[in-house]
This record gives sequence, C-alpha cells and structure tokens, in this order.
Amino acid sequence: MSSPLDDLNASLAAAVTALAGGQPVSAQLQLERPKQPEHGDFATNAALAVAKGLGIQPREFAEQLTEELGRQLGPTLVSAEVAGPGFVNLVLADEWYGGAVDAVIEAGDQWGGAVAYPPLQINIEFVSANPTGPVHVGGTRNAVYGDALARLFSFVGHKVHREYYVNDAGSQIRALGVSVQARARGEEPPEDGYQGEYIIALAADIPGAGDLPADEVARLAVELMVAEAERSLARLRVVFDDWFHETTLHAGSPSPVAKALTILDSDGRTYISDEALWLRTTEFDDDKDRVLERSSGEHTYFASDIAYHQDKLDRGFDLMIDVWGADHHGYIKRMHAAISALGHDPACLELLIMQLVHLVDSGERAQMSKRAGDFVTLDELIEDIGVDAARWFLLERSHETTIELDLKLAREESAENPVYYVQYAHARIASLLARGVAEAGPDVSTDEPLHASERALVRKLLEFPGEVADAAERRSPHRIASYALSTAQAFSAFYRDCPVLDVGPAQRDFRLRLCAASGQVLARSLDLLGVSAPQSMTRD
RNA sequence: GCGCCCGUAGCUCAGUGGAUAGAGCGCCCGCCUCCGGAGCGGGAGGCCGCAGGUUCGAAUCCUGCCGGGCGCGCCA
Repeated sequence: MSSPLDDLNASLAAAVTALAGGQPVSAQLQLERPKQPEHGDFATNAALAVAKGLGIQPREFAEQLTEELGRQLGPTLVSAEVAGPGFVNLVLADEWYGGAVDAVIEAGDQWGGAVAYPPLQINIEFVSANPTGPVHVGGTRNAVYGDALARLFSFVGHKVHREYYVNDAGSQIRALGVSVQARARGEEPPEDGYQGEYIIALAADIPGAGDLPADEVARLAVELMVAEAERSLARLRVVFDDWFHETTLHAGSPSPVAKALTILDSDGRTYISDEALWLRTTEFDDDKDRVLERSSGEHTYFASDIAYHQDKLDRGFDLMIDVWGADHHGYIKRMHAAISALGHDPACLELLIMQLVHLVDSGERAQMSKRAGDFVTLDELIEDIGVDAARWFLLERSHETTIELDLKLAREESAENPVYYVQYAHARIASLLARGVAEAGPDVSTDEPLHASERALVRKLLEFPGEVADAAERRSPHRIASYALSTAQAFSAFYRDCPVLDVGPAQRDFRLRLCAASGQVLARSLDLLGVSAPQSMTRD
C-alpha cells in the first residue's frame, strides 16, 4: 500500500538526489506539517539537512529544490517557496487532496496498518498480578496498556500472543491458603496473611475450606481468584491467549527450572557460596550476583523467571515483552543478564515499566493500602466511570509517567471527557453518512476550491500511518489517543466550516467521502485503544 | 550512596533537532431560525526546574546541579 505522503516523500528524495548530482543522500529528509498556515501545506528541511554536506548555502540549495520539485510534481505543485534559513514550503493542488481521500477510502480498514517483513512472533506478558487478591487500579493500567500495545503490534503486521503469568507458587500462596482457612473457621487471618474482605467471600466459596489442608485450600483459592481476574479483565475487553502457571515450571522431571539451571551450570555461569546457588549476573553488567537456589534448597522467584523466559524462547517467540510495575525496575538488569547467560541476545526481551496511578478523589489521595483491603479494584473502577472512560484515561498518557486519576472528576464530568468528544465526532459522521445516502442533494454543479478546513482534515488523515508506526515503535499507544483527539478536532472544524449535505453534487460527494474517511480513521484509532466507536450517542 | 521515571499554562499532561511551545480541565467574553450544542469562536494565563555545552537551529541531544516519585533481600 502506497500512501500519498509516501509518494510525496519519494518525489522529494528524487529531487534532492537529482540536485546532488545523483549521489545518494544520507541525511534524513523530513516532510512536516507546518504549524503556521502561511507556511504551506507541507514543509521540508531538506535544504538545511543536505546543503552543508554539499558545500552550498542552504537557501541557494532550497531555491534549486523548488525548481526541481516543480519538474517532479508538475501541476500537483501549486507553489514552492523558500522561507527562513532554508525551509521549502509546499502548497499542493486540490486534485492531490481528492486523490488522497480516495487512497484512504480505498485502503479501508487497512489504512494506517502495515504488513511487517518478516512478521515477528511477539509474546506480550502483562498484568500478571498475584492471584492473592482482586486486580486493582495499577493492574488495570497495566492491562489496558499491554492490550493496546498488542493491538498496535497486530495492526502493523506482527503476530501477537497475550499472556498472563500466574504466580501460583511460593510463600504468598501459602499465606493465602492459611488466611482463607482461618476465615473458614471463623478466625482472624495471621498477622502476615491477607486481611481483605474478599478472603471471607473466598472462604465461603470453597466447601470444607476449614478442614482441608492449607495447600489444597490455597490451590482452590487461586483457581477462584484467577477466574475472577479473567472475568474482570474480559469486562475491560482484555482477553489473554494463555494463562501460564508458575507451578508448571516446577513440575516434571527434570522440571523446566531444573533444566534452565543445568544450562546455566554447564556454561559455568553459576557458583555455590554460603550454601546457596548464585548466578554470575555481574558478568553481564548487573550490580551484584543473584541467588537462584537458597541455602534452604528452595528456588528463588528469579530462578522461576529464568525458566519461564527460556520456555517462551522454546515456544519460538522472536520478541518477548514484559510489562512490569514501577517497583520492579531494579529487576531489569538481572533479567537481561539471565537471558545473556542462557546464551541469547538480551534484546529479545523488552521490559517495559509502568509508572504508578495515583487515585484522587475530591482532590485527596484515595486509599490504596492493599493490606487493609480497601484499595480500588478494576471492577469498582469500571462501575464508577465505565470501560471506555477507564481505558481512555489510563491510556491517554505515556506509560513512563505517573498519572493522577481523579475519580470525582471522571465521574461528574464524564460528559466533558475527551473520550466522549471523539466518540461524538464518530457518531456525528455516522449520522451524516446515513442522511447522505437517504437524501439527494440539489442538482447544482459547483467547482468550489477546497476550504482550508477540508485540506487540514485530509492532511490529518494522511498522518495516521506515521502515527501508528511511531506509536508501535515507541511502545506508546498514548500517541494514538492524542491523534484521535486532534483528528476529532480537525473534523469538528471541517463540520463547522463546510456544509456537507446542502451543496452541489460534486462538492457533496467529495465531502461525504471525506466524512467516510474520517469516520474510518476515528473508528480505527478508538479500536487500537480498545474504546468503542458508537454509531450514535444518546444523552441521559 | 547507587539505579529507573518525572520536572512544560492555575491543575492534569502532550510535544525525543525546526519557524511564533500545545491540548484537556478550570477561569473570563461571545454563539442555538443552522447537516447532532456531549458543540463552536475569542481571551487571560509560560525564565519548558537551574547552569553550562554540542550547531545554522535545543523543551528535545551531552555534562553537572536542584526538586519529586519508585526501587536497591537467600521477599514475591
């Protein structure tokens, strides 16, 4: 699929190459959308980037470039002017804009998407909250982020596998079993157990929990918690391909963990000290070596994790992405070291860190103490502000920044939310298109030049493939939210300035097509965020 | 002390080398004979944390400070 912008870029590159005497030009040429309308439809810094290497004044090169572009583009180019230190500002003909809208509509659902060569098999592991309690707000941010990333990767042509790592082994699980058992007997959980209200409900849901062995109670409790997490996440429109249980890493003989340790051992990456087994992660830039097997004989979480990632590699994934909470950032170096120690390129594992969500209610920090059990859960958040607003609020900011989510604001002013603004634009387009089909316009042929709002909207739609590629490349789905909002704004400006239905047939046809293209791009943008794109919106 | 993230409008945040730094919310002033007013137009509000450096050009890249968050276990 070739986009009009690609073609324009190709013409620019050809012009620059021609002027450089046929030599390949290494500098990066950029076609930009100027902020100032008087700077044309598109601007390029090509002269600034290239002239110095050729020993020419930028403005002089820019002058030559305008002439060469005129030859390359013919009547498509209305004007090309040199400005400032050597920018070239381009204005393109209405016909080019018409062709651009056609290209968007022709590409249809695939506009903005790509076919990756080769497509990567990507395993994206996210949420992976411990099954000892409900998924809370931090996990919810992690969920919508991982899911949006998966949607992006898939749209640009990769094969994506969504995976949830169920940490169903270890001391915390034992604590869960003991806590549920205690509640079943009408007793208080131990000091270091789980105190939340949900433990009481859990105990009630497990017949005979008071009499069964703690390990068995724990196993049943984990099953219930995982099922609940799966239900909650599905409500959020997050569905996993696989729920990988840590216990499977310890099962069998030899177990996956044992096999991983054998690999490390045979390569001389481990040693014994103080009766514990250590991995020489310092050989790979870690701050200190790390324990794999404690002096008690138990494996560390780290050992399980190494075996888990070896398992992912064995399953044939080209790229592994783990989405972790901010408190795990100190774990990154040792994990990369482990991948290296296993004999793989550490670049095949990407560890993305989500910063925190601070819940604010009426301007005050909401309580999120997990121990007290009164933290806000995924389910509560959805009840409060709805799935679309929840996803939007958690996705509209970079995952690298802490965000504040004011519940009161999200509740009371939901009608003023950006997400509704974007959805509203989509619904309005659907309404226009429906009427456009049903009604016949007056039979007056017009040949009006395009309005500035029309041209701006078309340029906005043309940016979509670049935005998608950027968002995927930088693992930044929040860029799609920004794009969707500004596109909805561009559409609203067009809607304000340009009557669609009550104009001559030629203009009406073009504007309906522009509406269709806009609706298509907005729908796709919202879909990449997992937010619905309604055909109509009804006010309460 | 070390590591990661952050510091941009009153608030929440976009903007990883381009021209006069943006959006949402809040505030002020206007706009419903009009394809959906969940809307639109205008306005006030900025030493882009500080100081150097790199270059035609820096919010953006480099160095050093200052401030905030989160981590630094034979826990998970």
